[in-house]
Amino acid sequence: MFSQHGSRQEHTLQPTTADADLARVLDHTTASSVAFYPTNSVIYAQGESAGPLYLVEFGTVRVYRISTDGRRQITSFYFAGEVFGFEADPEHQCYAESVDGVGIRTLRIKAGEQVAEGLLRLALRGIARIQSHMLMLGRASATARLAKFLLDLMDQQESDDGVALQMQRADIGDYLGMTFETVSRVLHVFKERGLVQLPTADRVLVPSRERLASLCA
Amino acid sequence: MFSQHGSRQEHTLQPTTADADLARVLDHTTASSVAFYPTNSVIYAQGESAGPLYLVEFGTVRVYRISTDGRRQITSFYFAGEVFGFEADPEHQCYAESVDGVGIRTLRIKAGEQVAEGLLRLALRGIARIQSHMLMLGRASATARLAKFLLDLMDQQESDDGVALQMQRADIGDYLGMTFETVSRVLHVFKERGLVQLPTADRVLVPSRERLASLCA
DNA sequence: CGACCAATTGAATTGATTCAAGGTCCGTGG
DNA sequence: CCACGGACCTTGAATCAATTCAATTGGTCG
Repeated sequence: MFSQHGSRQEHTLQPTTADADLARVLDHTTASSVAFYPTNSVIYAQGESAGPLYLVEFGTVRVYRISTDGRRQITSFYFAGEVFGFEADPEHQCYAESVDGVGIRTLRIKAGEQVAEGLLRLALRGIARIQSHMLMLGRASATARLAKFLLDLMDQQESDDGVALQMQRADIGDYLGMTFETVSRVLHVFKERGLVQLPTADRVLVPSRERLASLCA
Repeated sequence: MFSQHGSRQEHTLQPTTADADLARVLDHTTASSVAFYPTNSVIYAQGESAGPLYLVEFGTVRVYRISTDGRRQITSFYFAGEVFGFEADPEHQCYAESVDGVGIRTLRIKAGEQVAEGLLRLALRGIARIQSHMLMLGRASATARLAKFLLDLMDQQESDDGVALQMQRADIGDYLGMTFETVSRVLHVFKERGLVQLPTADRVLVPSRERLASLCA
């Protein structure tokens, strides 16, 4: 259906899901035209001055930080219809890059204060998501993390039989706090147990959502 | 200076640090009088309806989630002058409890929209903090995590020679994503290496901030 | 075909956990 | 005043999950 690293130039103007908060924010911001970022290009870097927000039109974005010892922690992936780029400081604390071909609109705030409540709600959603992720990073086993990741992707892609992995193993590892070898091994175990099929490296078929979900404990 | 689990009834009306965003929020909210929560009491529970924000007047608060398998992840500690209780959903997703004796004001939003921008900024600060924490949970060793934790506490307490650990080992462990035994062991290693002294279990003296900081890599 | 990058698989190692046993501190009651 | 109990902390030994390092396979593209 989708080429693995293909650049999908087409896009829709409206986000994938109806969203009151997003709509409100769009009403009070000036949206740029869609800029295209090829695979692995930088959207913004740590230290750059922050300002506009970013709306994903299509594709996948990874936002990450680098620790002092050079390790990368991906804090979140963003997909079509999602907004990222919230910053507490005048400078970006994170890097944002395209995972595959990505289309982005920048949103610049026009009016006064009426946007803030919408923005606040969008930001709060981000917090909730990050907190869930933190819960996993702190405690869950590699098995549980990967199972949860696949289930989240199924929700995001609104699929009940499998997911497309736009990102490579190293990205998944850096998101879940494990090495890419471990990602590979755990996927292998899932396959052996009949929990998933891997027709290609970037496609995961999930015969039973429930059985996979039972590993998240 | 402070009794370990003592209940400090006195409080100041102004937060510990001058803070424009907080001041702005206070201007547009109705603050309750200070409620006192003894050690280990519940401030709010997961599933309760969210609404007001909470301003810590004195003491230490832990906010945590419980994973499906019963493990606890403390997402953040909050100290005097800090605001917590931001929620994306109408229901609390987290538990909030007092670590020691805590004084709390609830803040209810009065006016229309002008608060939102201040709230937004406070919330964004929360995001930044949580993201840093996530960076640690994903990758850092137990040694690095604990060193960072102690340094953060030194900043928070504005001390350059040590910290008071209001929370017990299990709390620290659940915050840093390790067992309380590991917390204890790593502290022991720090002591052996002369990085810290432990006159009592709840007091850590740090002779050289720099040497401790060198472990955070 | 050959080069390159991603993914897989294997073997040894390590860091942290688990389970278990002591030790310390503190408040309570004899 | 001291003995007792309970909560918290420390320490030890065995285990285990995940990493590291290394080799191999698979896929893609010029």
